[in-house]
Amino acid sequence: MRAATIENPPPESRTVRPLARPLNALEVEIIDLFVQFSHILGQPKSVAEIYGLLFAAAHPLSMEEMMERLNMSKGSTSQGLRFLRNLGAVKPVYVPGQRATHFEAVAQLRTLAMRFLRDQVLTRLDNSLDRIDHMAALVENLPSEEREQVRARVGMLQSWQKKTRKVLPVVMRTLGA
Amino acid sequence: MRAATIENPPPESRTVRPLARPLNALEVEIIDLFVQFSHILGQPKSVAEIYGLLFAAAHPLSMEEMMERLNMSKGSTSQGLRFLRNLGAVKPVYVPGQRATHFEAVAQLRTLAMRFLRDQVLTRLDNSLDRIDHMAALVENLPSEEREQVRARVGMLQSWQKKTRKVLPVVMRTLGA
DNA sequence: AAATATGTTCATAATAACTTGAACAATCAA
DNA sequence: TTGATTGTTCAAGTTATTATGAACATATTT
Repeated sequence: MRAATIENPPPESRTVRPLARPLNALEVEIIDLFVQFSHILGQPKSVAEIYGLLFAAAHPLSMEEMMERLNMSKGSTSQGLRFLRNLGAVKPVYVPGQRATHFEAVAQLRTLAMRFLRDQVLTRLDNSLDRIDHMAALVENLPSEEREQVRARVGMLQSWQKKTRKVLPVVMRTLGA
Repeated sequence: MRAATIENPPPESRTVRPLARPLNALEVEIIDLFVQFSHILGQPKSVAEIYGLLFAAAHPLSMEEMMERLNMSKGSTSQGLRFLRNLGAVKPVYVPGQRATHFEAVAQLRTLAMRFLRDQVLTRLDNSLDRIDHMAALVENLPSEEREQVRARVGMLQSWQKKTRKVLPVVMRTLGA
């Protein structure tokens, strides 16, 4: 190998975008942990990768840096960032002299849990009270030999609904301490 | 149309399995509610359909009845029942004079939530403590200008871990009342 | 034993979810 | 204004998950 190759790189290499620093061992660990969480929470891996990278970062990152370091497409990165921004898990930060918006992780468990539950759980549950009331009405049409049994079951749904409503505040209190 | 067709059905129709009673309006409502839950919990629709049908039923049902009434394949029904049995959401019931095992829903919110969290959440989280400890060690290898920032983040993960551990008992207490 | 009924397993098919990349805006710099 | 940069959207491709049905095993009845 000639020294010139190192001291005078060929012209075309000057135009090539500088390679992003590969992930270090700690970044890999942290990202991997969030990816594990993402499975439990039913979220796409790409979202977890972005959040993990920002969580492990000492400085805000631009979308392009994330794309390169995670080896992720523009589309996924953009959509993942939107999701995280809407959730409040990530916030835009102005970095002087840099045109692109940079982002940093918002690491507040209580807030994240709250918004996640609201967006992903409660919104899909909001009509269930009406639905259960409707069921209670339908029970009356049943043949008499089934009616009592099923009425009891619908009653359980109502009780489940009440108990579940009590859970959220308690969880928030526990996480917020 | 000749009356004979009605009064004397052709021989082959005698061997056809009697059509299962179609789902009534209330059953459809209840099943649909559980299917909605299944999305939130990340479980297959077939599992929710089976549980919903049993929840709405005044009597235990055999696997074959479920297949017919839900119009579901044998494989899905068998696997869905196994999942529900392992979860404790369904229990086998002996019905005199009937060869096939029948099942009924176990409608205890506290128990169901407990086992679901244990099987689907806690088992996937059990190594996270060790992983975070490992991260704390890796932090020391970082360049000094990043070290403090990232150390703080790893510290947050440890704190999240502790808070999350406190949540489960509190949830159980709230649901069990 | 033979025929029937019950239930499990698993390769394949069908479906749903995620990711990609190219086309398109919008913004900024020269 | 032109060219470069930044960012969004969405159709199409890829991957992961679920459902199906046939083959098999086991138990029950005749």
